[in-house]
Amino acid sequence: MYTLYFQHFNSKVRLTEEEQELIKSYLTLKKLRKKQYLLQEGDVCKVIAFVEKGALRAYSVDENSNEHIIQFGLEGWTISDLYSFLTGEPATYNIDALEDSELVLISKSAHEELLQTMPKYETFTRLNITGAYLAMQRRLTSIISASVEERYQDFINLYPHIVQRVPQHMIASYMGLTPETLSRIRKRISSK
Amino acid sequence: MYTLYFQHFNSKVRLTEEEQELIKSYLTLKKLRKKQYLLQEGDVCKVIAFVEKGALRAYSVDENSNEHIIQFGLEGWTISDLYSFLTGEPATYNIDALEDSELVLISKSAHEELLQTMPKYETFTRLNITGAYLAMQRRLTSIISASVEERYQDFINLYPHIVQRVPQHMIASYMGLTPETLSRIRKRISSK
DNA sequence: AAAGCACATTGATTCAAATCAATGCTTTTG
DNA sequence: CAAAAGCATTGATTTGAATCAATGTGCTTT
Repeated sequence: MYTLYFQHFNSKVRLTEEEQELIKSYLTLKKLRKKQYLLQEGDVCKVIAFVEKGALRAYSVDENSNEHIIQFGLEGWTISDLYSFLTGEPATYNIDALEDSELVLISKSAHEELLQTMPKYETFTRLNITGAYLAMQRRLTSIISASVEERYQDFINLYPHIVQRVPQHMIASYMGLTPETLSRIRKRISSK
Repeated sequence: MYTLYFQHFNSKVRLTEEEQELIKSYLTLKKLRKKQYLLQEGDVCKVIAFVEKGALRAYSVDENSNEHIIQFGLEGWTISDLYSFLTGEPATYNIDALEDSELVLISKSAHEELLQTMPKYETFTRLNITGAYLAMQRRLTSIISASVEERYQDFINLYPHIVQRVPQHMIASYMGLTPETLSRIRKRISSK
């Protein structure tokens, strides 16, 4: 419990035992069965979730009820509807579990209190959001400038573990493609 | 000089006069003529730039020498190749001025020192990157899930001032479209 | 003022991905 | 275990954006 969370924390900002215990007192654990929701569109997002074990996805649903995957969250990743969390507006994303999962949750009040009282937590938060920003920028750049085939190659190089664990049609959705198109791209690639 | 910068800073984290002077001692000013580069691909990005006046763009160039605009930076925005700035790797983006511009620059060493010595600067940085993350997530979501026409509508609603000041083919580039396509989309929209 | 560019528009054609549809395979689940 | 559901693949067709090409217009720039 909390192992991976503090492993990540310490790799970015070194904590003493006492600091670790203090932070732990602000966190809660949650298990999610496959297909269970962590968040549904329209609800306010109350937590930021760190994935200790398992896999989740955040996705939006458009007017034609097509799902568009915004983000995957595997072990070591953080997942949330940050906009809703920060503003208190209703969430525009759904988040659910692709596998049975274990999460470390932090509530808004806990998050704010830690930010204000513990400089190391603010540093951790800053580094986390910076990493997320850079990852998203890479994704955006590749969408705008690369061919679909290159983008898939980039994806499997960057996230080989996701390719293993997540159904292909969800990767298609993450890439903004139909499952048929992704299947044909894989065929093209493998015939080389 | 620095007016807009500190206006922004104070709107996020309130500073005393003395703190303001202290920070000012870490900043430098730079003027850029239209078409001048702030950063060229391959160089290491040495600064984060805050736009006091004018307009810039960050863009990448692909193997067919097509330009892809990653970001615009108008008054009040921050622009940089953050990945290069943080890692010291060569930049993958170019940044240049679309108009004569005035920038407030912070170097890496200044940035790091302020982060370590001044909690308010870290908070400011965290809030800035969080805002940038949310803006980019909105853009990404719209690319993945909305039609090109909706995306353009969203863009002009969100950034009407950019539409005024930036040539249309650059907006097309920012949206990942050809200028011809954007022209036709505008025609379709206006004929309603 | 004239020449040369940069830019937006429009038309014709090509091309890549979406859509529609069907099949076989695997995994759930009743 | 059998039925059903979920998933990947393949084929045929449609659709929307890219490409190629030409024109007009307003700015620079010399």
